[in-house]
Amino acid sequence: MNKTKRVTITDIARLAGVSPGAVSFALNGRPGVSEQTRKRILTIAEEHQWLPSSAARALGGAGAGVIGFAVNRSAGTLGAEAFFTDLIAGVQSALAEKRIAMQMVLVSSIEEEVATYRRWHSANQVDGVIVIDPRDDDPRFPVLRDLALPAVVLGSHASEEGHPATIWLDDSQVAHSLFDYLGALGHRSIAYVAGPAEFQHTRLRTEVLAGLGERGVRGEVIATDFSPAAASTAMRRLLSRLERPTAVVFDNDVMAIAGLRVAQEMGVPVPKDLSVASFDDSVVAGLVHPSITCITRDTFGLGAEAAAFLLEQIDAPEVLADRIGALPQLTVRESTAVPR
Amino acid sequence: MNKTKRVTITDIARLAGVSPGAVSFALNGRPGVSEQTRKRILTIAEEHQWLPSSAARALGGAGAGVIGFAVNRSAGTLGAEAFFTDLIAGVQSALAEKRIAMQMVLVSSIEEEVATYRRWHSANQVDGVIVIDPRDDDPRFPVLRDLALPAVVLGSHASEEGHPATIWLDDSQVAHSLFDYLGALGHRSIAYVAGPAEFQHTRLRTEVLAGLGERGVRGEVIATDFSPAAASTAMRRLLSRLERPTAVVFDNDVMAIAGLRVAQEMGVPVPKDLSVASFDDSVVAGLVHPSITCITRDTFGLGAEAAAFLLEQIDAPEVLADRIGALPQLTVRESTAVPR
DNA sequence: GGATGCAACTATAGCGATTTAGTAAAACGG
DNA sequence: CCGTTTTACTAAATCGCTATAGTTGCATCC
Repeated sequence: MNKTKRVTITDIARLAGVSPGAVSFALNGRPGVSEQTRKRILTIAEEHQWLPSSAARALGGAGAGVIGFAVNRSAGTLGAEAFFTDLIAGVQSALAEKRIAMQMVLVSSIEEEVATYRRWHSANQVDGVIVIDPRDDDPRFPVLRDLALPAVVLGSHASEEGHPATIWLDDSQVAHSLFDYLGALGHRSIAYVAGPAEFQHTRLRTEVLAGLGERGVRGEVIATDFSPAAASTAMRRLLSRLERPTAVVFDNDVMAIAGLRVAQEMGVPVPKDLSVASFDDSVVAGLVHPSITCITRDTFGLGAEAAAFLLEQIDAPEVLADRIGALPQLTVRESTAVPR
Repeated sequence: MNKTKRVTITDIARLAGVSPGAVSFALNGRPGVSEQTRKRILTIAEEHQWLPSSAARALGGAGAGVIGFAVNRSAGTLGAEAFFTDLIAGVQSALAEKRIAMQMVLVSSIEEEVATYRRWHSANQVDGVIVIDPRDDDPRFPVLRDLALPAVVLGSHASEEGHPATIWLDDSQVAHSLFDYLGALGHRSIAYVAGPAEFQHTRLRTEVLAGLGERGVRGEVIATDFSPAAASTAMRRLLSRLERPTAVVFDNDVMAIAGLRVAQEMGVPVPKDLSVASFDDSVVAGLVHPSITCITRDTFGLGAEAAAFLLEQIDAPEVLADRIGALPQLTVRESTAVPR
């Protein structure tokens, strides 16, 4: 593929009859050229559709104008979770007006994720990164600090000392608002069909459910891989028992919909004999019949907030103070009711 | 944010006691250094975690190692369509092993999209782009050709002369497989709740439906903005008439689910009194009750194919021949049946 | 044994921007 | 009116890497 010659600052300089340095001054609005010359240069640059080479700028030490997002999920599960699309859309909305792009890669392990950060840093390819799914003793944080790569973490945990700026998602509060609601309705046996146990939010939610024990609520956790198939299996097992739970809570909406279908197939009326709820909302959760009671989080807003926070963080000399993300709301719909 | 000093090729050269040029030869596997020296240099580079600066490489004329995807959708609707997430996931799967990143931006008009391509080209920021939603007399194609920016188009139209390489999605065949199926079941009055009329696939599907007229099928098209609310409204209107259609086809799965709910609310049994189908599949479409008959496209595979094709195109000296995307399949589920 | 060739390097220019140091001319001040 | 400051520039170095033109030392060959 033969490349068209690009218009460079030298071309503009030649056309304007000045030195490249003068053109740089003019284009970046800094002193060193007369107003008259500046206008002339700007006009010529405009006419020839000059645009700066981000490669050259990056080489010179300037920012790349790109933020990075390394997602540690299999390509298959990415599509299943509405969370990502919403988050990305939100990030984009905050970046679009600033002419900043988002670069995204899928990684298959946390080691690969760390390697990606190193590569991005060495190449000066991104100015900062968004990190999700924080863990205890997260190996990514020391690396990010060593690289001095600005980062914003989204997670259900306050950032510890030396960790990047974090937007804290108060997952225990979230868990309370849903489990307490079910408890208040009168449910005394609640099953929680969760994701993998290593996720912080899974652990937090599990703790909250266990905490309801003292109020006479029997909680039960089933770990899955987030797939609808695993949710169906779990639901089928739960409903085949003599002692059925009266409420089942799923970690996300797709799993809840899968669970709902199993209940219908097995002739268990929802919400009459069984309440169903989800920790994740989506458009579809409100459209199925019965519509599903969910924790509604403004994921789009969260993405926008994260991106804005990251841009601040990139400009700031120090690690900024943590923030608290907008508190998710409980959206009560048709799938939950007082147990029989 | 103070930056850590990066390890450069010069550092490695100093440590190995050779010139930077020799290091470059060694690292890129080209002749000019002895095997012994090459090994020594590679070891040192490894030890010091040297990684090439893509900015410097790009400046030197090499590729950026990034492909671009400008999406002309509002941030809000991005999340609603599973298509994008699946496509992006597929693209990523094809890029990941090649260490190539995808850069994505949202644009709000085709002009802005063109401007983005110009910017990307001037900055040598991306090596190629994926283009979706082709139009007649598409203004993007001449620009891409002028810039000699490699591109792959995904669309329901053969590429015309001078257009970028295209993966052709045979939408009229797709439309046939669904509408013909409904016709064969015995439906004689079919409503098609479509997206905006300017999309080529909307037009093609509309034409196919109209073509069924000669076989005694009365078709009807309702244009919407792809939103579930619009789908609900359309469905409510259709079912309030004296002469109801016996089948309603939606452009995507979320709309179909919204329509399904309206039918249930209005007491119209699906599929007994009304068949419902969708031109877009998703996990959820198979999980709702009744599950929805859909055209199932391997969007993930399409994304992977598009990315692979684009990489080929980037390496190729000329515009490659068009390809035909994998043919979507009709997935018959519970929501369609013989009309009463 | 001197010309030739080859291997294994080094030196250097260049990519496109920024940035600092340097310079000439104009403006200013006492 | 001469010294100083300011203005408006130019020249040159720099970023990290690649590529091309040299430059050695050593083996080869008639």
